Amino acid sequence: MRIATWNVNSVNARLETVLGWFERASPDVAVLQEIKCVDEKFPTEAFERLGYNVAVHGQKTYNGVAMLSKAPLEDVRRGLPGDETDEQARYIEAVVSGETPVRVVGIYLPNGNPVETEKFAYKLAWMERLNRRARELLRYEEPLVIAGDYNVIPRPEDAEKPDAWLGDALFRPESRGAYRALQNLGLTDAFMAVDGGPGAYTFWDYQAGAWQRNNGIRIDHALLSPQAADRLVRVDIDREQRGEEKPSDHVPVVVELAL
DNA sequence: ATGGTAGCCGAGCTA
Repeated sequence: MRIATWNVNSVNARLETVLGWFERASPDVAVLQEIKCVDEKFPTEAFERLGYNVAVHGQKTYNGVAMLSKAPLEDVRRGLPGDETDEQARYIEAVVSGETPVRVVGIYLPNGNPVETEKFAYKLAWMERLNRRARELLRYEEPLVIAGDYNVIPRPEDAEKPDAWLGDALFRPESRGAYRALQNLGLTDAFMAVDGGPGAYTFWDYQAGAWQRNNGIRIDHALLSPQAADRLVRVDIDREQRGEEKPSDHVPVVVELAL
């Protein structure tokens, strides 16, 4: 089973590009971030034509996440528990049915900049809520994949110019510590388990020729429960996608599990 | 240090 995560930066502005990738890569499951539309504007039929079941947690203009799966989705949950006042659409969870069911969570973790504002506090609070939810889900002792745009650069090796990110919410010790705390629960960073080398970037800014200079960062991750990590086969970062016409600033990351 | 780009939506925010 191949599970993809991709921050598409508006699913409708990039629909042909996104559909083209799905036709070629044909992941069994995918989580999308920054769809930037409400549920009614999500191109559900286009994905259904490719054989996917669709679950959306949309929002006008900003954020928005979705899950696509060839197998039926059960127990779909929208929104990260722990704060009823939080109206940002950044979390979707479902069980992918099959011989071995897999619980998949798609997240769009808050960026958190500028750090001197309430945005950074929101990011850290969100990560604490995610930690709490992960603890609950790990109790099932089943295959679990939490994939998405984490907006965290885990190590200096995950940035072409780490010095440029000092002080940034994506690289602050608090953010990296919270990401490490998730791993300390028993979750495995899929990329670190199969590769872990430097320079495996998933995001290049649109500005200042970041792609041309390979000024990238690794911020799109998949964390696996022990039952999923035991079945991990490979991780593919589809770097070529960044060089396509009208690309997202993120590229797809695909995790393959022997299931 | 600044400005550089993209999307949404039609000015300014978010990233």
